[in-house]
Amino acid sequence: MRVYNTLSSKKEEISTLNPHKVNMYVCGPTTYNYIHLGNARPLVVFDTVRRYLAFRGYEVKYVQNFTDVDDKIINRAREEGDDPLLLAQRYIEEYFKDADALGIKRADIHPRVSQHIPEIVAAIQTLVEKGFAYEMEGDVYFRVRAFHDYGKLSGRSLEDMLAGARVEVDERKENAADFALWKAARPGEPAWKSPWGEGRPGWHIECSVMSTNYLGDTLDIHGGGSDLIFPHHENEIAQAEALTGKPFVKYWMHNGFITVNNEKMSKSLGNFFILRDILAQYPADVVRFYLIATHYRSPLDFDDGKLEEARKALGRLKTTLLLAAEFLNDDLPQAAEIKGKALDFVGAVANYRNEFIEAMDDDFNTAKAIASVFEISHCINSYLAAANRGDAMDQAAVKAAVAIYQELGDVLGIFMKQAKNEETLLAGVLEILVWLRKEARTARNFALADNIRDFLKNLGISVEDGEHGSRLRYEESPQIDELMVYLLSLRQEFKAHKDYARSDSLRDKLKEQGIILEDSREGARWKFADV
RNA sequence: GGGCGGGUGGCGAAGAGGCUAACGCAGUGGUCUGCAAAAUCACCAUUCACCGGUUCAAAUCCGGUCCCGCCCUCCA
Repeated sequence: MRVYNTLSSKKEEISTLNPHKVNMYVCGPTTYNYIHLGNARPLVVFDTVRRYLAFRGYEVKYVQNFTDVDDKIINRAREEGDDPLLLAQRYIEEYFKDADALGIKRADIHPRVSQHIPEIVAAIQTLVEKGFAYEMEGDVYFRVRAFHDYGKLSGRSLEDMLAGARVEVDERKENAADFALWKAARPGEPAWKSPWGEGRPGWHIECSVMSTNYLGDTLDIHGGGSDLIFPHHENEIAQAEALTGKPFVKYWMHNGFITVNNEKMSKSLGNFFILRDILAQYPADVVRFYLIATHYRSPLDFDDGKLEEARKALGRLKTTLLLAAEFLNDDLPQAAEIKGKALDFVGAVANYRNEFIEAMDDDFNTAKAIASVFEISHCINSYLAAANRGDAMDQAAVKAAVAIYQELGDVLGIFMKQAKNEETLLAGVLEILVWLRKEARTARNFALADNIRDFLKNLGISVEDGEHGSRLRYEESPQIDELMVYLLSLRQEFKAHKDYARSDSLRDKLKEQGIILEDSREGARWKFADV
């Protein structure tokens, strides 16, 4: 496996400290509001990296921090008249809602700055003792000049930085590039006791301390957005290596940015899209698909059309799952041996699986890996078109192929089950049944009307006909699948009697409710419109 | 100004010296179908920002030019 290492600016063969394990640290959010799509990219990217490493047999230890002590949190809290730590806590909870919805596996540890103050203070003290830091009126600064490798990650020298300095330099600092490790408390801010008086940690020190605290002096992989390379990650290296004297990180991974109209999506530009607003419109796996259809280091431009395209593309992949599920019949015996055409088919699928692995092994090339998934989708679709549902060998072959297909889709996290909106869909389907019954009664087709009522009664749903239409009463929610099976059997009846007007209007009604019908030889299958 | 990365069909996006320049979206034609959808088969870049160079061979390497993004300030 190879990974692009920002530190060396090239792809390197991955060789972890322990051959079977990977230690991974990813910079998490500063929790002062909801996360936006740009924040979601590293989440999905590194979640995919993690899944893939696990797929390749690594035991992954994953740590992601929360910055819950920070200027922006304090400012926000002040605006809202809230306590900074409580506000941060609230947005951590909101963060988890979003991340869970996106199918992001929780980190093994989610450390917070506020819970690691003693360790941070101790680290700063050591840095002062070693001559890497100095105190100044209650502030403590890192002495950049004392750390000779400073700039090795971002590829710039101290001179470069000073040449381009856009910030007003604090005259008290020994060097303009020195950065704060500890900030003296100002009134009304959260503060902790320290040898330099009351104060709070600077932004960079938390990551150095918490990552090494949980993962050891040297991490295998450290990830984050590419805007963190300088100064954040550069400073992390300086702090950690000054502390331990050992290399801090073996492989630095940085994801590219999401842009809107070719401008970085950011809070300061105001051109950001809140993740949960997007998730209200598009299923999570569509969002994941969109985010990994481009290589993680490339910039990714966002507009509505992109998600729409992702939805269509992913819908194609999921149709294969649907077609296969319809074909597979667990009641039939399976052939012990797969040979001939069936063997060629399974072989082709296995071959694309290898291509998938090759692509992912090469710096997590998800875009290329997805191409292999599409190839498998094609293989399965075409095989299905000619396969015989009663053939034991066909059954076995399709089952084997689908297992591979599902496995790869799961590694990418793009085959999520859609549990959401079940309630709405259910209500919609019931409404259609009521409508159908009303039509039948108007046409004096009482056989059909009664049939519908009896069916509903069997499910524990009573129909009450009143002046203004019919009402349904039920204690327990019926299974939407049962309703659909019944509805489709009615439609088959209509079609058998060449009553296309009615079968088509039924199809249209379902479409309005977000359920799409596709007729096939065996009957009709249904799927949700949003994927 | 300094550092980093990039410009590939109508659109998105892989490819990083030599196979027909993947894959997806959109589009066109055929099969299937009562219709639609889905699926399927076929077609859809002689050319990879531009100009030079290296090489038997360049989208891929080198030099130059023009554009674009990111970082140098909090940001994923």
